Amino acid sequence: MSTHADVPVKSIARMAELLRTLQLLDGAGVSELARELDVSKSTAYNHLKSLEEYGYVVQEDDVYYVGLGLLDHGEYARQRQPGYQLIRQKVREVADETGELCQYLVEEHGLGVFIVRESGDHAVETSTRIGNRVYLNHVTAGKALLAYLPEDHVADVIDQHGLPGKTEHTITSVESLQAELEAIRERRYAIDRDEHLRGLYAIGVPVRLDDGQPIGAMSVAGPANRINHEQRAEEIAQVLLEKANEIELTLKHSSV
Amino acid sequence: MSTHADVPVKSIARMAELLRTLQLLDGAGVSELARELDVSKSTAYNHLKSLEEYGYVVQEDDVYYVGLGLLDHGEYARQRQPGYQLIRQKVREVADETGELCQYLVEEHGLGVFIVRESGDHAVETSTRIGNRVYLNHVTAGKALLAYLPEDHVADVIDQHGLPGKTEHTITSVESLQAELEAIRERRYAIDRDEHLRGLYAIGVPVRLDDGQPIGAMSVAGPANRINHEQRAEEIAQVLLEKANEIELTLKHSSV
DNA sequence: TTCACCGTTTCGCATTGCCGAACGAAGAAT
DNA sequence: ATTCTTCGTTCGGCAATGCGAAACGGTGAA
Repeated sequence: MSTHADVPVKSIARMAELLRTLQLLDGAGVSELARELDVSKSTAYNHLKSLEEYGYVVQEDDVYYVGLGLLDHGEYARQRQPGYQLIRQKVREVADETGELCQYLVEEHGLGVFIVRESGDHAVETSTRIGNRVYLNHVTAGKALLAYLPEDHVADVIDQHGLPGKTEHTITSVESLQAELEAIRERRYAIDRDEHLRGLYAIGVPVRLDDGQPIGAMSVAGPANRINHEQRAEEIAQVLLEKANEIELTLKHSSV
Repeated sequence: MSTHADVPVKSIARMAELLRTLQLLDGAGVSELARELDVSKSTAYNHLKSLEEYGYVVQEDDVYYVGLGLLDHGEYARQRQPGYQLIRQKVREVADETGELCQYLVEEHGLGVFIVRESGDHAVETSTRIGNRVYLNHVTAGKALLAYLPEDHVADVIDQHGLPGKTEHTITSVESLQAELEAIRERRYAIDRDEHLRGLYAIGVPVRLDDGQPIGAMSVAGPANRINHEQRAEEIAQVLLEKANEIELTLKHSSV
């Protein structure tokens, strides 16, 4: 999330920064980009032209944008996730049955990445998008995942990224996280109110392999005023637990 | 599609080749990758470690894979396409109504890229995946697109990529392409049998803006034995034309 | 007409990323 | 048990590479 430069091949760092900035600016010209990245115009120009060759960026009227060339790699990475097709289907079912937004998140590099996202009939719009990286302690699915990860793995995640705050409700201390995770394990699902975003209510469950190791987490998010009573939350949790269980059983019996 | 190296920043070329190869091999170790790319082990190692920092690759037990870091950029590029959300919805509707596979394709760099793909109840499985780049003359949607592109644009595409063959039915000469495109314009949709893949029948229609310029094309594919009579093909074509028209009208009235 | 800013090109210099060699570890073959 | 191979990793020297600065033509605003 920050600017790293201590990697062996600095051109890759520059390129990654360039893509990130180009996406952030939602398109930019050579000069604007050079200014933003604090490099010379010719450098930015050369990079852009090289990236263009591979479809990583596209040029439209002197403005460059992130291109579709990366979509192929991204989709490949997504489909590589265990149980992807099945999970996609189940997330769709949850979205249909609850009418809310359902997402599936996996961990990579100690961060959460949403790889599936399906909207129900009256689903809320959130700022998250497929591929977005989030801190695991910021989202409900992330906590559902953490709750079932081995202790040392959780410690690794905290070492790498800490427990950054987001809203006043975000858990930022190790002790309260431990307590929260314990509560999730007891309840068998994670539940959040306002933690990720004000007025948003979310419920998350892990998806685990035979050996108990979680491979991801599925969550439903909706407006707090719609999921405001115990019973509705419990209903949704049951749907999630059921679908997660179906995924787990299918994964157990097929090697996919 | 081939190995280019005459770009200003060669590290980007190397990196792109690396990602492509890593994806092709479906994961590889340092040595294997170095051998494949014909570079030294240390070079491959340095690149992998740098790419790992940005989540572009991930390491699992001494094997590296393309990572989810690229998914974010890919999704961004996808959503940037005009009318994306609407098109996604309409493609879903076509898949539901026909029961077949429906896809949406856009052009980038003179190649086609499938950016939406939805399966109906009894849809065929094809080798294409979201993000895959295809030659426009290889797929039905590509020809539907070409048929409505300005002449000079079509000429550009042919200049860049030629008209590579794929099966014995693939159109590879400029004259027959011209005739085909003319036929598509008259018929108002493109239709293919066995051209992309044996036993596959496909129908494609363009999606055009006010000014007539196509922004993409939508296609339905199914087994030839199911779409074997005139009437069924015509039915599907009508669904496609209707949905495409709905997209066009909505795009006209909203600036999205 | 002037000025400012754009994308593009060229060029010389210092950085950078390359290769080859060597290391310890792990597994297979003997 | 031990040799041999192959793995990932580390290091250092050298040449290629990618960098910034400056200049060019074009375009639009002042």
